Amino acid sequence: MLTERQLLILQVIIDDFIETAHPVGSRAISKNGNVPYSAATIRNEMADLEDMGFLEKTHSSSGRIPSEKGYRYYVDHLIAPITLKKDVNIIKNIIQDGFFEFEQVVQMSAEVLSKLTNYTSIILGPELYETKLKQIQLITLSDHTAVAILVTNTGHVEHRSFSIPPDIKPSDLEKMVNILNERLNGVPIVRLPEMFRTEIAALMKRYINDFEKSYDYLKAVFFNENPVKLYIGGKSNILMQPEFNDVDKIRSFYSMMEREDEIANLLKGSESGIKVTIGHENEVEAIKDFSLITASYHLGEGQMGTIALLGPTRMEYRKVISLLKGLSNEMTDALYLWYKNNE
Amino acid sequence: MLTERQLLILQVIIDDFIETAHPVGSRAISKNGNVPYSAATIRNEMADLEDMGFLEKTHSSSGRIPSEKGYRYYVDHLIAPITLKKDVNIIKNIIQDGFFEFEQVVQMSAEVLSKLTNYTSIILGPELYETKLKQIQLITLSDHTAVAILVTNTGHVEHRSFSIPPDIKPSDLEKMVNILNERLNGVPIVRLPEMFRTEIAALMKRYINDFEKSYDYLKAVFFNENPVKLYIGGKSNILMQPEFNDVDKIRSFYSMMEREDEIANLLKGSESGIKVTIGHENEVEAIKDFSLITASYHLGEGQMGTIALLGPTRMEYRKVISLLKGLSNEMTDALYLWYKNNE
DNA sequence: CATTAGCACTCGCAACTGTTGAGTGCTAAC
DNA sequence: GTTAGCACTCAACAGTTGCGAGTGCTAATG
Repeated sequence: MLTERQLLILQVIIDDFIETAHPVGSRAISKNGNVPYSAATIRNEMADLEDMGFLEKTHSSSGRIPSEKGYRYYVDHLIAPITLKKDVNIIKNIIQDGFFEFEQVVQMSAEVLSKLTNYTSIILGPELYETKLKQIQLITLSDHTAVAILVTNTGHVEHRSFSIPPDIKPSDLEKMVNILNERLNGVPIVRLPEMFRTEIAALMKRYINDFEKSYDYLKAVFFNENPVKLYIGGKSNILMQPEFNDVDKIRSFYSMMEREDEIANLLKGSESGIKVTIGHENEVEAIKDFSLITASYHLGEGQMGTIALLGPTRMEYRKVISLLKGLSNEMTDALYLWYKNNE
Repeated sequence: MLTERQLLILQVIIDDFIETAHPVGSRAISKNGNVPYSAATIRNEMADLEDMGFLEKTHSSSGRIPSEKGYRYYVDHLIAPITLKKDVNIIKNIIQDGFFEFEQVVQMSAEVLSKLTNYTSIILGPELYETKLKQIQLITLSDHTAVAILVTNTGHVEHRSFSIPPDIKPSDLEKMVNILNERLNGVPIVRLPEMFRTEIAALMKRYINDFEKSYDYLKAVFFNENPVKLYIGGKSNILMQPEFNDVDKIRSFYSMMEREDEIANLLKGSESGIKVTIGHENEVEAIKDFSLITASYHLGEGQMGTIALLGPTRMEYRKVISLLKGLSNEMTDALYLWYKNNE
């Protein structure tokens, strides 16, 4: 168990290191003002803290830096939550504007978030459990090209252009779209592929000649697996961090950022609430030098998406956690309103 | 005027330097096989080439590297065009698939281009002179939210959700959309704002009560200035180039990449055909260490867009120029087909 | 007289050295 | 229990040196 004094010293060291990125020496702590002990006393405590694994040295006579265990303790016990009314309000205003569709809001939030923190923000995007199909439109551009448009109740629009196969009659196309609209209105997006395979296939078989020919085609046009949407903001913020003065590190960071699927997996598992993953606690090799803080937003019980910030282990945990808490609440509220309005 | 031998030596030096990024010494050239002279002779020629400004030394006893003037001469006189059938075909297949809309094709081309070259590709998306409005759709999501969708004859879909102002009646909204569709079908996108201000305003005034209230609102929803679309591929490729082993250079590169408007300007001016801009020939300060190669694609006489590759001045000009030529032809052809089909 | 061999010279680079200063651990005194 | 003092450690930085790649010049050569 740590003594009061040890807690104080640990806190001062971590705060200082987070700010300056330089190892913290006993003299500096003693002069800090909040610690009324001499450098020698502090040295003894620091040695103890190091024995317990909360601190590390970069070399035998350097100042101390926090270990991952140190950060973990700091995050779990030493962070007094602060309110960031101003910062949260910036995002609140974007969300509540009501003028944008939800995806734009998410995108903008990601950007603001990264600007406010100087880290890289990642937002996984509302998942579609509660999103329902509103309407399907088919607009023909010419005799043999058309664009299909899907609109959901959240205002999300998906579209795809395609060539009309020569063996499909325009009247058949129209019929199909009518069937789709009649049957699929209000169906959750996630259930569409299944519905399409069973019910729609049966109906089309009945009403449309030669339906097999167009079935596969139609399926590809309307119900392509829609991948999870990932919004990343401030990729280049990482360059401003002094620990990334190494070109190789930068390279590996960017090459990881390009594997979006892996990042999505990273965030997907995260349960409800705020979760802080520090350094090697991350399972993905590429971000073992980073900390990842995730928060999820909801609609009712179901989880909708995840907001995350990726930065060096030397992260402003206090600020980031407060900010993410605020943002996740705002997004949860906004979602609630959206669906209430669009029911 | 340069002698045959000087040309040969200049070419060998530039080719070698482009490949290895190391200064080229006289001995290496002599051993190259294509230059049947001793190192001493070559040294004399190199000194002359340096006096003429085609070569530079990095320090008093280093090998030579090409100067910008050297690259310029190389590009203008020494590049024998090569055919890159294989590479161009990769892109050709994407373009001709016909399954994708034009913007997707452009996006994919940008990515392939950067993969093939290991430089950063920038495509300034098709300008809209020839793009015409096909249809406007308004889909209401609930009593007070709706999404507006614009479709063009190229299959481009633009959409925007908005809250319906309480003082607009649903029937009025429908009327407006009808008017818009009737009057604006086939009108080039670029002329929309103007048409809207004059003709449409007048019509709406006649048929819709209280039209002023909704006019501004509608205008914002349908005819926001649509910014030039810029597709950038392989931003992180630049990290692979050995000349970018300096964190500051990387920082300045990425911070430039974020000013998309500036990049757009850079490409916009470029006239028809291939244009190579080497180092300080670039007017933008931030890319004075880079070379930019642009090619435009057309529809008939009008220029539609620009494809560009940005890389170090030590660029594989031969390959890049051939590739861009091929791609610009493909895109011009594809555009021609598109519009012919969609007329 | 163009070409080449030879040689002194230059300079970046890497390895090594000495110095400095921040910081530690330990001990003895308060 | 706390602190002052002191010897010790080590990264960082600035010189120093030797090496090697490369040059420019000169004199010899076919």
